[in-house]
Amino acid sequence: MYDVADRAGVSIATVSRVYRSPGSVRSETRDRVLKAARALGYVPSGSARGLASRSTGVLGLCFPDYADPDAEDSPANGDEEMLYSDEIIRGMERAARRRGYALLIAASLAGGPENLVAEVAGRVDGFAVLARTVPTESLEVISRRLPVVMLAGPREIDHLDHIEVANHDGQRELTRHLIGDHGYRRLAFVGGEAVSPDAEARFRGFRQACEEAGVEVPGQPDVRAEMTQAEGRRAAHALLDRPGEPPRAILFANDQMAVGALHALEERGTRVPDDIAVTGFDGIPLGRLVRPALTTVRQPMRRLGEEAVELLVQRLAAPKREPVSLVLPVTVMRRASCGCPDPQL
Amino acid sequence: MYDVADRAGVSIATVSRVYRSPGSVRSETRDRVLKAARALGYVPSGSARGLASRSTGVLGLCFPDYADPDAEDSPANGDEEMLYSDEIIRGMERAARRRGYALLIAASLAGGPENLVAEVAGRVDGFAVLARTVPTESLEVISRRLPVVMLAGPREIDHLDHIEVANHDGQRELTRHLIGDHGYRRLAFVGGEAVSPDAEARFRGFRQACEEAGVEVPGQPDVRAEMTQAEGRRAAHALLDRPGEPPRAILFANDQMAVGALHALEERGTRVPDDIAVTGFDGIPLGRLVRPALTTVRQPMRRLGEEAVELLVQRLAAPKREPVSLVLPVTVMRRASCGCPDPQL
DNA sequence: ACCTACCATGAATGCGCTTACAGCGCCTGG
DNA sequence: CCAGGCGCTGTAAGCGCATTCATGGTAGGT
Repeated sequence: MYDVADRAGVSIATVSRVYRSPGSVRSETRDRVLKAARALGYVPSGSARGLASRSTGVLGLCFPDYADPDAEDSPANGDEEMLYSDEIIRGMERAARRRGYALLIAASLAGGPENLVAEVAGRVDGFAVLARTVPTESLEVISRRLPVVMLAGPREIDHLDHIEVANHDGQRELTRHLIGDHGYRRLAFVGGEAVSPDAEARFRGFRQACEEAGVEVPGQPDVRAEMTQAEGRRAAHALLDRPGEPPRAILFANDQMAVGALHALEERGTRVPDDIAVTGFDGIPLGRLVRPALTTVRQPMRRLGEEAVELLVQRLAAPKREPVSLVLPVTVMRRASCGCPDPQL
Repeated sequence: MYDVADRAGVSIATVSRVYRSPGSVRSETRDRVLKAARALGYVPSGSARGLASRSTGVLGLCFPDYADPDAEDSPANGDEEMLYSDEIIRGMERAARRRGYALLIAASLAGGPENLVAEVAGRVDGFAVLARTVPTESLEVISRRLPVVMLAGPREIDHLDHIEVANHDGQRELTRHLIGDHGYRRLAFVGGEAVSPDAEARFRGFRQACEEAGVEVPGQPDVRAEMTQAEGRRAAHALLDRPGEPPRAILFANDQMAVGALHALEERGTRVPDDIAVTGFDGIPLGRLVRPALTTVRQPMRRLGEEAVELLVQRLAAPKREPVSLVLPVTVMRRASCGCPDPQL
């Protein structure tokens, strides 16, 4: 900057103004500065600017690592892994750009999440955290210095902004569809581990729909599992091995389990949806690939990212506004696995 | 930091050392500092650190915007848009984290790409650029101050590190498969616009395979099109409306066109692969969703991102090493559209 | 012709940190 | 017993920029 100022015959203050508030510099002077900058290959230092202006122009996103960082880049595991983070990243990037911010992303490494978040926090004006990525205490401390918004999952710290999706309502609507439109009444629900607030909310939605329809309501999920494909498969077998009449439909707390169950049912020669209907929750791309295509509840992850940016921007503008908690609507995707006609591609 | 130093009864230099080189501080002192930091909710400033240390610990990625930022978040257009950028981002993030860097991403806005790259450049230690995202002249200037690696596409500036995929070899191998394994000899190639170096390289690979097999070699692609679905569909119709015997197989320079062609052929009642085989290039997820599933050449986009980070890290370590140009291997994905048995999910 | 208001610019300060460099106390070998 | 070395810490000088305040010049008002 000093060199540019020299070459243009102005002071560094003027060079700064050319970039910060072009309008306040005479156009002739401005052109001279710009020309000098180009000639010298001047690239303004973000660090210096950040230090002097006390703001970085960057928003951040911390998310759990979606996969083993040392995993092979095998052709096979391409889309399956396209999990939420990618969509959230996309949504945030887009919204951030619209707002004039860049986006800094960092997955939490198994090694030291504490460091991770400190690294990010020091470089951004505010950031979003996917649930359970960062220890609550770290967040507690950091959120005293800059805006943080929690994404999905429970609102661990109540003075933070928070966005979640309509787990309860989505599962209720899906259940209503199974009962009301398909006439299924022997329903089984496969939940997640009891500590997962999302899975619990979904179960409550399921219960409510059952109650409303006068269908027998279980106090607990029929099975609890770890929300992976393998566990879903196991859960399906367990459910069908139980004595008595098998369920007419199995609702899984997420898509991964439902896909596993599809495999299990195929192994047993049980037809889906003719013998048993299967549904999931999330709307992962894999759900469209499997046959029958998986009926599920789609979470608007991209929008989640966009709303996160909006919340951050708003809080930056009004730091002591009341904390906000948004609930984003979800969409029931009726596909073949519940008995609906498969919409051909 | 001053407050932390005060509270711990040390100088700010010692506080700094606690974070930069913990080993050089007596452990008792270190604990005192850490305790004070925690009590005060100290979050080190990335800007200040960056300014003082002349390095940011951040790598960047500039890519073209994959979609209209104002597009609806409709459930339908979910996976189709899962383009390269997401996979590259994923690869870079993972590799960067392994190397101790964070990742800053920014899509080029139609508005001002020039600004964009300057914004990014000032905040990072080095960055990767997807081909044709940034005007060459801007890159020229910026690459004088910090490492830049060009991703995919031609090597526009020859003193930059550069990574591309094996367009030529991949298309050659795919063509050999069609000729050698399936016995097709009437082949048509639908290329991109002449300015696309990727598409041209693919065409050359096609030609070479034809020559080697003694199959008639066209000097130019049978059709040139814009590499979109709509154009692919148009191209397929055009090809089949030509007088004379229709081709036994059509090779498209990318998946998008091939998918469009699949629709066109369905419209005409032409069976794929029985009447005509179809192939693409890229390995987009949509290619697995369509029926018949699209035989194609898969680009290792995630690895592209990882290699980009490695190159940046290496150049940071050895700024005046010779520029490197990597060619990543691709994988032929044999699916149903060429006549191979469809691997069931 | 003089004062005020305003515009364009320069001088100077400090943002929060890293990093020589220097200093202090202590230990070692000669 | 002293020179030299080592381990730990403090001092101080910036890093490259934004920004406040002061300054000179110019136009408008009276």
